[in-house]
Amino acid sequence: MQPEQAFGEVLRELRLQRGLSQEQLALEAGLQRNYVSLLERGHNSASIKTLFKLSTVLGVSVSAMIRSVEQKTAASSRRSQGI
Amino acid sequence: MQPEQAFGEVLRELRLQRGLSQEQLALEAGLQRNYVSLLERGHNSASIKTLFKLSTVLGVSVSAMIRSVEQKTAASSRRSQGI
DNA sequence: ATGTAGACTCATGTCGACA
DNA sequence: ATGTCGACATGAGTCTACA
Repeated sequence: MQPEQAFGEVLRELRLQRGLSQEQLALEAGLQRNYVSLLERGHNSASIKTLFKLSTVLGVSVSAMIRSVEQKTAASSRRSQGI
Repeated sequence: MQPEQAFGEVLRELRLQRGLSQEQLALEAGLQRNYVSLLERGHNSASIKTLFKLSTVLGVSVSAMIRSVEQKTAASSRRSQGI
């Protein structure tokens, strides 16, 4: 799995866990609503600045978000290699 | 301290610890040499894709790099507040 | 509430060259 | 080996609108 796809999944999971809509998340993070949509579907790869904005609203550290992303990509990598 | 400045410091520290030149790091990461220079001096804020490229060459996880960045920014924040 | 589209601005990132 | 410059291409992110 590509990192931007994994990041999108992590972002959506965290957002739903907090009961936020894309609109609410975007508003509080100072981003566009449709841009959050792009990120969640892995169509755009966020910059480090955007990561910090989103993580603040989601109440989680950027490193924790990235750790989840790494776990997803690593798991997918193992799966593709049949391990 | 701004996150991009903190990231630049972390990047330079990791690179020097491994005895790499900016040229070698850039070549192995598939980036431009002068762009690594910009990142280390905090003039540009890397995207998540670039983070993954660099961390692979440096042999460290992205989340570990970001954790160092967070520690630097948090330490500087405490310092500016006199805590 | 979400996905998609176009048009747009500006930052990211490339490339070649020079101190 | 690094910093800097200019020109350039691409991608991030905005804004408005429609399904």
